[in-house]
Amino acid sequence: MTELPKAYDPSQVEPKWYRVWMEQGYFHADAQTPKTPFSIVIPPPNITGSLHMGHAMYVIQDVLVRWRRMQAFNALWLPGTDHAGIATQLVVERMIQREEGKSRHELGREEFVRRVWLWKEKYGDRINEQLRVLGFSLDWERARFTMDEGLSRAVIEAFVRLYEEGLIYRARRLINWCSRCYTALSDLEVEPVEREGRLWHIAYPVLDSDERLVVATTRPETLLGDTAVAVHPEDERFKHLIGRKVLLPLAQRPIPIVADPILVSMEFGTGAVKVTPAHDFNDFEAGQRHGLPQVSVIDLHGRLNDNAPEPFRGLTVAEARTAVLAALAQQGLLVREEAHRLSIGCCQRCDTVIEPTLSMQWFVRTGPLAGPAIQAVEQGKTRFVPEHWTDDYFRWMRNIRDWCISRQLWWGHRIPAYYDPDDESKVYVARTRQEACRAAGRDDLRQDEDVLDTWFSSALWPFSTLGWPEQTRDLRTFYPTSVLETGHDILFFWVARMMMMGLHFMKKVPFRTVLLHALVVDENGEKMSKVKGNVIDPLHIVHGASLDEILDLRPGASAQERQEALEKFRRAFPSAAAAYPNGFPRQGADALRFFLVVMGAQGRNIRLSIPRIEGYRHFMNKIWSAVRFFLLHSAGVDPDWFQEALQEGRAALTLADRWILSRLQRTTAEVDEALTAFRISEAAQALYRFFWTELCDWYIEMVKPQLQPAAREGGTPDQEAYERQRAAQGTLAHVLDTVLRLLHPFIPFITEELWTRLPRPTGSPQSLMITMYPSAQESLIDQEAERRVAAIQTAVSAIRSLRAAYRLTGTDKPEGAGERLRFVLKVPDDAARAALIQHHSLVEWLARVQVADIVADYPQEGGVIANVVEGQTALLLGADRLIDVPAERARLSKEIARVDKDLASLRGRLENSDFVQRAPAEVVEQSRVRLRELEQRAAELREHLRAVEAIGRST
RNA sequence: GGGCGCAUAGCUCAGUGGCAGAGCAUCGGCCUUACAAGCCGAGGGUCACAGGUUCAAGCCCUGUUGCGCCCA
Repeated sequence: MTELPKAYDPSQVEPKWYRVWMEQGYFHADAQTPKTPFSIVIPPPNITGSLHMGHAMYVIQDVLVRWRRMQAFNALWLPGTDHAGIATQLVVERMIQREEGKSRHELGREEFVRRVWLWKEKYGDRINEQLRVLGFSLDWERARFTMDEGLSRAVIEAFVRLYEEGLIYRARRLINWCSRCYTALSDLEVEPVEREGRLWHIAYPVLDSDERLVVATTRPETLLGDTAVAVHPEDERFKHLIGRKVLLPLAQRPIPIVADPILVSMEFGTGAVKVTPAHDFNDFEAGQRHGLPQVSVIDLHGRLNDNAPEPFRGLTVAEARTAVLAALAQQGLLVREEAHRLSIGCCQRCDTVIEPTLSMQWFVRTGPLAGPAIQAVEQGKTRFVPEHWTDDYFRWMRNIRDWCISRQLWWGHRIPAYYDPDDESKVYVARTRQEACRAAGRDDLRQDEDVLDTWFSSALWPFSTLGWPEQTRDLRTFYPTSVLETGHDILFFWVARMMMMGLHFMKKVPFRTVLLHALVVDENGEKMSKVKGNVIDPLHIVHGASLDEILDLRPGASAQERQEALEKFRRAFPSAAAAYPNGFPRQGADALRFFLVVMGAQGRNIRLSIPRIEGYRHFMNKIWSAVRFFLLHSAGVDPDWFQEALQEGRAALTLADRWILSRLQRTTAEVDEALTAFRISEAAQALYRFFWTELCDWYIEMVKPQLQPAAREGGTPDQEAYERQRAAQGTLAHVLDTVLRLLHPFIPFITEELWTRLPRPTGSPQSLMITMYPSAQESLIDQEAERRVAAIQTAVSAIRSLRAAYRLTGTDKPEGAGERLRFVLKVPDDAARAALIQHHSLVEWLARVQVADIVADYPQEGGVIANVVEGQTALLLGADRLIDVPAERARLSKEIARVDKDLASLRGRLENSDFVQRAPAEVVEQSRVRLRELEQRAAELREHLRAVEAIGRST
């Protein structure tokens, strides 16, 4: 057995093991085994994406999959990527522009799409390689891509079926239009942004009257497309005008004054609203109510069209606003202008202001699909964790609007609709062109130019990836999937739509549990975004990174750009920037994983804290070092013997051994319970606590003497010491084996590396990954051992605390020159005293003292200065050791005050007859016990205080 | 405007009506034969504010303030 290096170095461990796991095929799930399936489909990352913290959160999926796989489930975690229509098209477009100076239009559609595929072949797998760095146990043999052949077939199949069922239709509707991306967007892709705007009051002359009706608007340029002015029917100011007409300024068109209680709020602005059905969603609906015409004045490029009066044609929206306001002012129709905060819809992808525009698009009729999706959750067939997302889901589903699915892009699934070239209203939706032509009876049909929203294919993901529309074995085995784990930011975009499509096409929910994790945000709690410059690349944390790498400057960035990036970084991550002025150190994948899992407590954003990740790197090192300690003391260990002896109760277990085995069972049970309930961070925290505090700080310290090679007396082996050594070695080997298995789903790399170095029972597997996940053994829970060790811990802590308080150092060498400190322990509780007497050598070892005596009451004489802990007293013999009488007096006085305060409130409670009568008996009893303890403690403290004062007087 | 969430130690966060906790940071002491990326010890709290329910409230209810998110 080779000795472990002193410190853990993840770079020597992580890549190696991922390769081994892949080569051994451990990630691959077999659809044919009789084992119970457990399946998760990955939220497919965009092919343009590079790893961000959202992807790193997939660690939660990995924990679940590795855990279930070790529990002998047939665990499948299915990977894949998304073609990401707009994002990918933009990336490739920009690349071609940069490299060849050509636009996509110059290349032509066919060539451009070919180029995107080339780009995908070259770069599309980068994100997957990055996922491997984090150790994710994905079944790569099943990896899918939303544009691959099978998934494309699924998309066409779904579209055609929905069309045939009347659930997809084509219509001229008001849609969200991004003039820069030059495409329609769904409601979800529009992000409301708060901005400082203005509210202009504009006078519309009333026809055949001297009156002017003043409207208030934030968008004066759309006035040219107004087809009415609306007022509230109850508004006394305007009642007399309803039914009359105004002359639309600039356009010089008469338009009606209508009464509309929905559109108009009497309190807002002037109480009169211009109505522009072709450029505003609320106005569109009002237009429908009043049968108003729709006059579109802005074209798809964001410029005013020929419906606008001559002088404004061809102007951009911004230019038109200026021009319109100037013209109104000139005519004296601009009444006033005030500041007004408003929220503007912007393109999620490029920030361009979205223009609601009338356009012919394809829509999914969502109403009939939403019904079953709501019911399934109501009936508990799918449940959300944390539960409160259920309400958001219902709210959205119940108010769902039809989904605009056509996109004016070249990269994506082309809509399988074909038009009669002579009559566009004749449309043939079919699986193939041939089929459409057959239906049309001619072969010169023109296919729809548009592609489908990327989320349309994503909505089919849980079953299209398993082979649908074919009824494959995978589909039968793994659908419905067990868990869908993702960020709550795509609850509507993706989760809700998968629910609708899954139920519609498969007649079963796509997943049983939806687990929604928190977002990873910066130190100020702000969402990470490129614009804010507060994005941290997870790989920079895993591998370490220079400051320039962290700042992510584009090649050839100027000094000023660097400075700006640096300032953004410092603002977003003040503590990280201060701690690591020259870049991040290597933390390793396991440390990052553990951080994300622990911090991913439900319902709260995760503030990325690199110092905290470093804390978990220290934990990795602690694990490393503990195993190293064991290996240094493992000579002659025999796991086969120990396992057998343990099961048969033959191992000569000491108190320490029995205690740690008992604690291990409790931890195992806690982990199991937490994971089952998806409280994953609790499981991780339980393991952290167990490993560091119980295993390292107490158990290993307790058994160090036990692990020394068996002493010999008079030349003969000390058989008892030998047995104890074997027991400690066996126990430690067993506990490490078990805890490494428990930890493996969380931190797969280091656990695998260490586990394979442990001596193992014969016939154990080659890899930790394929061992069984531990379950608690009731028979090893030992309450008596736990009580005894608790008594020892209390005594040891009391002694250590007292020693530290009086700087009683330098005499604690195991075999030092000086005499050891001698204590008398006063322990009134019989059971605890008996335990301490029996195990006094443990106390002496752990506290590095000599215990002269353990008594029930004070000895009659002796310098008496002590530390009092609950009913126990650690006595220091030899008052001359006490250096600082005033300090001790102060300490004791403070302690007495604290106890008195607790006593007062406790007495008050017990004197309250309501409490005694109404509180549960055990709570009352508990309080009485506690009162007695405190009274005793107070008395002892006072006694000590008198003793201290006596010393003070005598010296 | 509507809805939801959060507010606990300097920082990041647990705490599911019954004795306010952890990690990090701070301070003091230790290179104790696994780990100084460590060990031992200590200090640090008006549980945002104001009411209410209860024998008992960090926890339940109402309101206020501040922050964040979602929907319009």
